[in-house]
Amino acid sequence: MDVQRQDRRRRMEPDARRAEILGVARRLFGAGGYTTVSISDIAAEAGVARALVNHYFGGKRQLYLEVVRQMMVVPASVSERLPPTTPEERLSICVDRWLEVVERNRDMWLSAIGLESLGNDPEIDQIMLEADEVATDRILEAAMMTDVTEGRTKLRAMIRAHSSMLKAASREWLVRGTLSRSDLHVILTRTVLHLLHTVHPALRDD
Amino acid sequence: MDVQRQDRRRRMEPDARRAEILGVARRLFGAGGYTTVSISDIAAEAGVARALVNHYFGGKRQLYLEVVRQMMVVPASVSERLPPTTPEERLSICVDRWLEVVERNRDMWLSAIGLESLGNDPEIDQIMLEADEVATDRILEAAMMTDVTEGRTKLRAMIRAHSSMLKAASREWLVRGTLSRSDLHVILTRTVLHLLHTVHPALRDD
DNA sequence: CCGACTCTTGGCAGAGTGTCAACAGATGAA
DNA sequence: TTCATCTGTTGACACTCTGCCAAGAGTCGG
Repeated sequence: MDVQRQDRRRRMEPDARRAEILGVARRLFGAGGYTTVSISDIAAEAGVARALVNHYFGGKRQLYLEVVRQMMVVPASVSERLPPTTPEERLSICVDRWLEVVERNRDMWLSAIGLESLGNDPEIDQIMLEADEVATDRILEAAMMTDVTEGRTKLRAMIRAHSSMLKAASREWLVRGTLSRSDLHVILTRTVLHLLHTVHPALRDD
Repeated sequence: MDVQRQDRRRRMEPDARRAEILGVARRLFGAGGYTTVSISDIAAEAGVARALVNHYFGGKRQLYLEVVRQMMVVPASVSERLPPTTPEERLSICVDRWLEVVERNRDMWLSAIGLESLGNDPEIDQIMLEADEVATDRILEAAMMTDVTEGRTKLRAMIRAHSSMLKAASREWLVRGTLSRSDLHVILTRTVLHLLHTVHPALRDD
């Protein structure tokens, strides 16, 4: 049980140690909430003194931010090597790949989404904002609308809003089981196309 | 400055005292995060001993739950006295009223949205879930689809997902200013109609 | 005027967090 | 090999926050 610390003091490369602690933190924060999990828990699980966690990450909050940041990264593979056909088909493939990723890393992804926004936290908001920005780029790329300038700001805002629906719909699928994967595929693809091709042109540009 | 406690001990009706503390808690939790705000802060602001907060609400967590519950109430006025015309028009009015409410209580509403989900918290999830359920009923009522039985579960799931987009889009409007109120009206009305009339029939019922 | 009720308080114990000087493992020079 | 230096690592201290409880004090009925 406590064989985890046979040698009291094993010295490691800073990068390795940091990665090890971060891994434990990711797992524990994923399972429990922010207040539930203590630095002591993380340190114990990593077989390390509590102060070392502070040494590497500064504080609990910063460690948490680091975990969130790593979890919210949108895999680039989702929008890579798309066939140069229609936006419809490209978006369909994109959505499908994304659902594949989510299904594979189910627990981890749900944790990241569940983590989202602990109170009104400007730093967390910043992280989410950057993640959404990346996701928006992926969508626009898939829809072959990278060089649209007309109402670009509103376009991106709409896609960010849509990505919020995407998260909620994914929760419906994975947690509540009210929607199937194919349902999600239909819903997400159609709504994003509807937004891009029908709703967006209907907005008066000011 | 500290004239707030001229008489050291003023006795109040339990209901009044409880309401007073809850009001302060709502304000402080709205401004800062869950961990940032301490019971001491709330007690001090309310001009009361810290232990009294525990006496009335049991613990910090339960007080927080109470605040969230009270904030997420969807005003019933949004879907009241709608004209018996088309679903399009009824939903349009519904959305408009909703935007009116949000605009009027801007700060308060933003706080409520920012509050949601403190880590993976089943009780908070439960509260949000009930709130979403009520909101869904309002939408279905406005769309005159209260008695639809075909794929009812999926229909409700889609509307819940849509309400998530509604929140995100509202943030874009109020916080970032990337969308105008009329933009929101167009986006929300069209997408919800698209979901109900086009996407929903396209889902294979299993 | 006084006793009972209960609203209200100060203080205690336990837990979590941040910080720092000091210890110890690793590396290079003599 | 032996020693000095560097730095990863630790235990301990001080502080804050939370939950709890007995005791104090305001209010009402007899």
